[in-house]
Amino acid sequence: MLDASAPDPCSRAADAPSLGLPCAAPCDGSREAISDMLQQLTCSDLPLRRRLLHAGDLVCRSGDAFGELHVIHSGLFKTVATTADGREQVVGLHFRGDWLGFDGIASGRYGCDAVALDIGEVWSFPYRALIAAAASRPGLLAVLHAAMSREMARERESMLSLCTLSVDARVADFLRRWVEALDLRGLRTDHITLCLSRAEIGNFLGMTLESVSRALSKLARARVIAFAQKGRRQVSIPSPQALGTYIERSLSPGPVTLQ
Amino acid sequence: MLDASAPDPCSRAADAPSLGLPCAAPCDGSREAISDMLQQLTCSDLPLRRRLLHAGDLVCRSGDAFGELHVIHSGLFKTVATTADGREQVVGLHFRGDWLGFDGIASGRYGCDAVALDIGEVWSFPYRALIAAAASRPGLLAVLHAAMSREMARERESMLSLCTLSVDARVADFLRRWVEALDLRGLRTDHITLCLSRAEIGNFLGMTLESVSRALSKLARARVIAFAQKGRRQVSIPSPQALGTYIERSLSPGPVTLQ
DNA sequence: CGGGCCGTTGACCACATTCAACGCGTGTGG
DNA sequence: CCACACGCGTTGAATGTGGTCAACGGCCCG
Repeated sequence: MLDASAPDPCSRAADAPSLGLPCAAPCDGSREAISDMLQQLTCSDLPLRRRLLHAGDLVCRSGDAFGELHVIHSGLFKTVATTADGREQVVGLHFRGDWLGFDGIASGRYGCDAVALDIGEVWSFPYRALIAAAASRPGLLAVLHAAMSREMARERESMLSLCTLSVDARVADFLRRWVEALDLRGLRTDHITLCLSRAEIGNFLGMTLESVSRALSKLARARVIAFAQKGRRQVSIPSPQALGTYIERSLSPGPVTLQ
Repeated sequence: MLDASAPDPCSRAADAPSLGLPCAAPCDGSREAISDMLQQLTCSDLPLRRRLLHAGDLVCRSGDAFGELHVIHSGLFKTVATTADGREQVVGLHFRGDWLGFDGIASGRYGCDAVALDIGEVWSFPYRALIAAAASRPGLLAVLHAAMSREMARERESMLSLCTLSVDARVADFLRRWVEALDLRGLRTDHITLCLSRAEIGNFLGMTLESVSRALSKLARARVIAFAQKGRRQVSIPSPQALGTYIERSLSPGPVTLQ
């Protein structure tokens, strides 16, 4: 973590031992890696646009001309895809350190809305400037690619959840992934503030809001989660791994889960 | 398409007008773009490993150390993710021009199996070599990023399908996307050779094999598709856009679809 | 010929959606 | 101040979509 020999944080990623795997510690998505990345982005000569956003504000809009990539500095964001026939779908949740806008690279237009779910800050960089800077700073490219790679892995996790789990397990898995995201960032994992409505969660998980509500109630009855006395969006998670065992139990048809 | 002024195909991407959008024609995924890309990759000094694969052969295995990215030169491939608790899930289908292995960049290990569904050829490149080459050849990076971007967009399409469509519509959408992939590559769109079993299709679409079978039968009854006289894996698609209207009709609760 | 794999179809059932009612907190206007 | 409406979450009962189980037919291969 500490790297006393490198007074200038900008040079860290470039200094990283460039052997073996192309992307080791500096882009594993951990808290330190994220801080490093953000550090690296500030003290560069990159044209940076900082924005403070409030719940409901858009980072970028589906269909708009692509030009910038956006990094989340703080806050929580959702990405929403819309089809020509009017279907709308929350396709991702994004935390500090995640990038938004990758889907615009190929087509030249952003593929979905990115919406703040809370107060948050994003930094936006012209894609062309990033690429240009990456030529002289290999660490930058590594960071970008790792972010894209992780995004793909997470989308696949969503697909797995959608395809193989029952509604109850899907909600549990949703919480598990959220906790995982918090853990990765060095945040508390015993408590989640759901800043989405039941309808949004249901949309994301491919189920109705009623099913989300019922699943959460069932999880609370099973003591896997607990609601704060006031506000049903404050969820405490006594044991993160209890979520995992709950999911596994719901897979096996074994001894019927009591109620 | 024709570019008489550039006798050396290797220089094309680098020559591409580097203004406006960073990635215009050369990475839109069209037949010409794919040919260009493959051309560009052959005549470079990149260490290239060509492989001919047969149905069932693995391009890369989940958990193996990441080192190479793979481009599909011909054939059809599926990617299969597996969880710790034993769930297995087809998470993507991949055609000529698609890349495999992006999910390994961040973690240093491939995230899923990539399996040939048919005879096919893949070219594998060391990731580090690609990155190194990209420094002197900006077109290469554009191609890579566009491929990643497209991959993400396609995964989101899958999620939309999974979350918002009924089983019948999901199967129709599956065929629609397949046809779209063929169309993009300049191939015939009036006929598909499903080289997956019903079970594999069902797994990919989050439903049982029986549901796939029923849905295909229903589509055939509705004259949206037709089976070849021999072999229920040969599907003819008289009108690709009929698939779209079928999907839309199944969305509106409107006039009940006659059986 | 027998066995295995694959695909189809039917009957039954369960899980999840739909529809509905209700409670709660909050903001607004009389 | 209370009344009221509104959004959000919860819960129950009815319905239906899709899963489960089973039987059957075609095909390939030993």
